[in-house]
This record gives sequence, C-alpha cells and structure tokens, in this order.
Amino acid sequence: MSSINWSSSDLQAFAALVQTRHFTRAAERCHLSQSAFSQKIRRLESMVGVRLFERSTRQVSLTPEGEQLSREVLRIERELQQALGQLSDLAGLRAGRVAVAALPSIAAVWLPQLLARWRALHPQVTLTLHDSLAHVGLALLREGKVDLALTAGGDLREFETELLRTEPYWLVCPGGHRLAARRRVHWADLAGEEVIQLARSSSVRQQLDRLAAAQVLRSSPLEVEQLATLAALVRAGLGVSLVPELTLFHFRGPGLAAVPLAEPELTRPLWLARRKGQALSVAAQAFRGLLLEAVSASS
Amino acid sequence: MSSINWSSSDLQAFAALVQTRHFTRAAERCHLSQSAFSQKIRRLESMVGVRLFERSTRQVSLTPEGEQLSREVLRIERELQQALGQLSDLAGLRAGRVAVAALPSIAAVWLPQLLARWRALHPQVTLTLHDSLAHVGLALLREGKVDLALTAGGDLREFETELLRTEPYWLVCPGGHRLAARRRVHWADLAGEEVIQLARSSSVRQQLDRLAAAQVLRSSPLEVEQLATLAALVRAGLGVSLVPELTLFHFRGPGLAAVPLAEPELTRPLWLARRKGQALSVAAQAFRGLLLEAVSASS
DNA sequence: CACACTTACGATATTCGTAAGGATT
DNA sequence: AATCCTTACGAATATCGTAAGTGTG
Repeated sequence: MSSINWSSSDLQAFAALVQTRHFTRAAERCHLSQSAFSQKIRRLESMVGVRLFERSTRQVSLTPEGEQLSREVLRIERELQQALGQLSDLAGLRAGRVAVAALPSIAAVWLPQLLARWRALHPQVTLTLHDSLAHVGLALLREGKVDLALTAGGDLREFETELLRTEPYWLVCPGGHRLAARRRVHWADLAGEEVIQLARSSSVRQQLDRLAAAQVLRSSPLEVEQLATLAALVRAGLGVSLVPELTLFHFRGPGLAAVPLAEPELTRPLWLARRKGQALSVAAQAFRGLLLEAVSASS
Repeated sequence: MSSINWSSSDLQAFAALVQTRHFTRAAERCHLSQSAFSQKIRRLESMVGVRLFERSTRQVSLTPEGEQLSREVLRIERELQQALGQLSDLAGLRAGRVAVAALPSIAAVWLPQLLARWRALHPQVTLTLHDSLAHVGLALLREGKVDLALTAGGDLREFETELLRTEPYWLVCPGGHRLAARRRVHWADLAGEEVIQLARSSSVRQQLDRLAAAQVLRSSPLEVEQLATLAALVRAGLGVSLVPELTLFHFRGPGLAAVPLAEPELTRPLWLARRKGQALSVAAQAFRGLLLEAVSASS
C-alpha cells in the first residue's frame, strides 16, 4: 500500500515533456531551470519505479510505460485542475448560485434593488428568489433548497437567526375616515373600529392574536388572504386594518389613508434565517453582506 | 491561468479529514503530527482560495465549497493513484504483457522451457507467442504487434538487432546412406548428391542460394514447405538435405541420419530484433534478459 | 480543566539554480 | 564545435514536529 507522493508540478512537468519531447523547452514552459526539470523527471521516474522517457541524446521519446501513463495522467490532471479552478471561481464569485426565500412583502420592497445590485456585482452567480409565505420559506430552508430565508416572527428556534430590523404597524383606513388625517394613532383611538383581519395562517395575524391589547378591537367577520383584497375592502369602507410597514405599497392609491401606529409593543421583527451547523457558501455570504448593507442604509 | 500547486499528500489529507471530520484522527491516519496536518489543510484552503472546513470548536464540517471539492477530488485522486499503482505493477512485473514472434524452429526448441520459466517467474505477465515464418514475424514487429522477434538471416536493417548465436548446418540423409556414419562432412563429400530444397520463401533456402559453394550441389526438382515433409522424403531415399541445427528434431526417428557440415561459411545467424527508436517495455526487457541467459547457458 | 484546533519557531528535508561533465551529431 | 541531458553542490524554500496558545463545553 505504498502510495506514491506526487505533486501537481510533477504532473505538469511530465505533461510538458510528453508534448514537447524536449527537456530544455519543457523546462521553459514550466518556468524551471533545465537542470531542476531534469531532476523532477528523474524523481517522478524513481517514484513510479520505471523509466518513462527514453533519452537518446538527440531524441526524447516515451517508453511503453510512459505512454500508458500519459494516456491516463493528462486526462486526470486536467480534470483535477478543472475541479480546483471551478472552486476558485466559486470563491471569486465568478460562478455559483444562491437561493433565497423571502416573504412576499420583503420580496416586493427590498429585493428588487438588491437583485439589481447583485446582477451588477456578480453577474455570473445565479440568484434564485422564492417569494413564499413564512412556513413555505422555512420548509425550503429546512430542506436545504435555499441558503437563506427572510422571514418575520414565527418559531425560528431550529435555525440560526439575525434580526435585520423591526418594523412598525400602520393603520390603514378609507381616505375619508375620522383618523385618516392623524399623524399617529394609539390603541385607544381604535376603540369601536371594525378591523378586517388577514387569514389565521399569516404571520401578521398570528402576531396580532398574541397581543392582549388587540382584544379591545372589534374584529370584522371578514378574513382575507391577499393584501390586495384587504386594500379593496378597506377602500370600500368595510372596515380598517393594521398592517406592517413593508406592506404599505398595497395601500397607496386614492381612497385610502395610512397612519403609523404609535404602540411600541406592536412591531414586526424581520429575520434572516439560515440552517444551524451548516456554513454558508461564499456566494450566500456575499448575498448576506449585501443585504445587511442595504438594511442598515435604509434605516 | 494561475494553476494551483497541490500534492498528493494534500489531497490525501483532505480525504482523511472529509472521512473522519476530526483533525487529530485524520492526522494519525496520515502519519502526521496534528499540527502539521492543520497547516496542510490551511495551505490547501489558501491555495484554492476558499474555506473548505467549518471548525466550530467541537465540530468539523464541510463548507458547501468543501463538499463540492470532496465529490470531485476523492474520485480523481483514486483514479490517479490507481494509474500510478498500475504503473508500479508493470514495473514490478506484477502485470503487463509481452508479445514475441519466433521462427517455428526457435519456437519449438528454445521457447518451451523459456515459457515455462517465464510462467514461474512472472505468472501475472501475459506472454504471447507467434510462431511464424520470418517475413510474417517481422511484419508483426514492424506494426508493433510484437515487442520482439526471433528470426534468422533476412534483411534486418530497419530493425535494431542482437546476434544471439550462429548455428551450423547439418546434412540429413537416409540411415543407410554412404555418409550416414561420418562424424562430419565437407562440401566435397556432397558432390553428386541430390539435394532436396525447401521452398524459396524459407530463410534456409535463401541463405543456401546466396552461397556460391552450393552451386556444386545437384538440386532435386522437389521443393517442399514443411520440414516434416522433407524428413519423409529423405527417409524414403529421394535425396539428402541441408538443414540448420535447430530443425534437427524433425529428423530424429529411425531411417534417418544427421551429420554436421564442417563448413564455417554456412552457418545461420539467429537474431533478436526489435523496433528502432522504440524502447522496450519492462516486461519485454525481462523477457530479453531471460532469453539471453538461456542462450548463453545452452552454448 | 480537558479536549481540539491554531500559532510559533527551530530543525529537517526538498527543490532550485549555477556550473561543470559527458555524450552525440 | 554545438546541442542537449546529467551530475554536483551550495542556497533558498517548504514541511515537519515540539511546545505553547486559544477557545469552548
């Protein structure tokens, strides 16, 4: 089981000599003195235990054993060099892929410009985005289908997390509502208001339900899944709603107003989650860096 | 184009760490101090430009890049080690093949015991024998189908040759012939004898034709190809013949006699021929060694 | 504090280049 | 004589092991 100890430079020297059949020129190609090159070949030969080249003064030729080796080695050396080169590409962000899951609100507000910047910086690294509800995104993360998940609230104990920021909630109401012109509202202001809720599966609803203060609110019998629907209902005067800041873009148009909720206990934490005990790829680290930078710049 | 300079020990260290996920144990497996091993991994990482292992105090795990490399490298390293090992086998005569062409007479007299010895010495090296007439054997050599050719006379200028020995010619005649009991015969003794010749393509005939002295002989109209036929004709009293020593085994039986021809100018040179400018394989060299040994022992 | 990886540093082994040697055309 | 590979030997480099350092459970 005496395994032979060769180095890549040995194999390159061998390959160079196979191609040139000339020690001096092969040595030049390897950036070595002709003498050092000669020694290298000699060492390689003594390692494998057989003469690989026939040196008849004016002619360098392969022995049968040398030919056999050349057939194998040239291919293998190329493969290995390629594998290592590919790795350098990954490390240098000249290749690779990152997959990210993000809540629709985050995907819509933060990611567009982030994706554009990513494209500009690392055009050869594929960035895949899954805009899914919290539980779907976390499932993707759990299965390793994505490197990172951008999510809000929920049970994240099985993951490693970083708090990106917390965002306040806003009251959304019809444009002519009595609170529409206020600069901010408190719980007390909401007494008697009919609040349209999102479906129980949404992260927003789950957080509101946990809040004792929310009990003072009068819940509307309406429950919707899509924020666009919610906006339409509010605009039609069927009630008001409480939504996190990042979703406000749904409530811009005419006939609607949004007022910040001045209650410190109702904020939504936005997390960057990754798998525990699993290092990020270089590309994923780069994405995270860009994300943190963007978040800190926007606050 | 900065190609990375790694060595087999680097790759083995990497493989060991992938398998054990434990520096100390992997170092032992590589017969290295734990410190040297750590440096080795660090060097490898800095060469490819990316962290390959995640060392979290009590846990060694692969980074995504490390995993990618492990998939490729373990396979490639094995292939290369195998190619080099195979070469060692060839060098150590634990594998390989030799092909030899030999004239039928040589094949019949010298080679049987030589083949037996070869089997005993190098059972794992396949030895192929082609017993063919001179021109066929040389064609095989020219095409590289055989490593060596054992032949006699002929035009060998295109090959590299070694003279193994020269063998005398013998007169073969019927048992009751007037020369049958002689200890040796000269050209003069053959005057008036009818000499049965071999076909013009045989190396024996070609040599006899070149010999001026042979002109004194009376040629029989009979021309045969097979020595066995010749023996039968001589036994039947249809003439005598001149044959090289190595073919005498055809003329042993009753009713036949053989007498050495005491003419120094009529001997047959036996050559070992190989291709010019083409080194012999280790196995072929070994065969040549064995052959020379056997030849010098038999003379 | 015991285990496991990293760092420091002197010792050893490899590999390199210059220069001389030898062989062939 | 010119070309080309090998050998000799001191210098530079790389690698190793011992021992001390660091960090975590």
